[in-house]
Amino acid sequence: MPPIIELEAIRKAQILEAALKTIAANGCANVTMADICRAAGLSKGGLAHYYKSKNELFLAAFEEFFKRIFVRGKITMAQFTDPLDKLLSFSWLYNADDPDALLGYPVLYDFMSIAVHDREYRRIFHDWVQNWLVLLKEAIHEGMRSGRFRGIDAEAAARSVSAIYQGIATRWFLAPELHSTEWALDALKRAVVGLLNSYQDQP
Amino acid sequence: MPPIIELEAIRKAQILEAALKTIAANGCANVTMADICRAAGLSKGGLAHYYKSKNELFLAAFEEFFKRIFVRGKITMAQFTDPLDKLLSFSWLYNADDPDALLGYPVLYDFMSIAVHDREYRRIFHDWVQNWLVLLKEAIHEGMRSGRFRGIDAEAAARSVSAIYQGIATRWFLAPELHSTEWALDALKRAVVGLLNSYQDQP
DNA sequence: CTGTTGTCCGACCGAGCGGTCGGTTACTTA
DNA sequence: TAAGTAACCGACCGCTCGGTCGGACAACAG
Repeated sequence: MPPIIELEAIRKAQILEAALKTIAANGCANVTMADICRAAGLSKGGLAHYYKSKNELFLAAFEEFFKRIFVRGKITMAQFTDPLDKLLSFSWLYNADDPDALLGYPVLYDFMSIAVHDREYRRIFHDWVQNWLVLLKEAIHEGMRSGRFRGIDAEAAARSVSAIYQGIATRWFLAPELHSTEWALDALKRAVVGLLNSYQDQP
Repeated sequence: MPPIIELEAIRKAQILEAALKTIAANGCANVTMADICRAAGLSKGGLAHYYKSKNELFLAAFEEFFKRIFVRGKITMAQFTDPLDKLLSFSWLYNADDPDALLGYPVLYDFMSIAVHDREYRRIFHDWVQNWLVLLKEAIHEGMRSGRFRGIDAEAAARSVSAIYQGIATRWFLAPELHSTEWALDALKRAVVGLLNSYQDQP
């Protein structure tokens, strides 16, 4: 019997945290089980007690990661009342000091490159995107109910807004010499507002 | 002395082609030298004669890839005369039957995930993006000279257009069940036009 | 003909990694 | 106290893969 009843949950959280940190720092391809063991303060056998294989551990780590980022975005979004502000509330994505963003980018790109060739990873990505879309769609619908927006195809617009976020993020993160934070924030606003106007002008 | 004077160029092209195909099919992490040798029709030693290490080969392959895609985009863009059409001329990116696109996405995502942790890879990405920006900027300037556009910050707008392309592409490719080609093309047009209008309305 | 050089082969080596397994400790239960 | 079990350790095994190396072969030079 475990001395602490939630020991398993604690250990697993420890391990996942260590895995994400190590992946973010070195990239999936360069991460070994030994690295994660060291970061988690466990031995090989100790880790194997909780996760049978590297693949199982990585899947769990990525699931944890996506959950964490989504919760973060949801909470931040909820702090705004104006629907447009909600749609623009992800500016923390372009904040180089934000620990979630800092950890997030390396992990996300690693994940995507695996997802290209792995059906299960792609499913996770799909579900994640869908969650974002629901959130954004709600904000758009809210805006239409209140009269703030009109005539917008919420489904399509949500997809677009989400995609624009990711596009700007990619450039901002991978080519920072060419893409300042100021540009990212300004570009996002212009693109999103322009997109919404486009729907309102010609649905 | 070589029997054919350009043998080296021929072999290198053969090898790079094989490498890109193999990477696109399996992903960098799962590609072995033996795989590439097989695809290129060469032995291990034969390949080593032209590329000393895996890293050197991969770098050359990615450089070749970026050059190829850029040339493709440039040529396609040149087929249009209207500046807005030029900015929207990358619709082949969202064509599931286009061989360049089909090969390109897996390679690009693999590349980016490496670039996150590798300075030289990031430099290549940086240069590539910069090439696109020059192209897009030219089209915008052209539009302003001809009166088609007015008051646009060409530098910033080019960055944004390029980023929007990539964002939509990511979703279209990695979550196709949620993002149809029709959506991608429509979203692109709305976002780009909306963005340009934003600059013209409030520079 | 002989030596040289470019091209290519494939057997081999050594490092590194994921996963296993016998063993140990500490706690619980009977 | 004895037995059982969860938690954990780390040495070890087997395999894969990148890189090496001696050699084969052809074309040319002298």
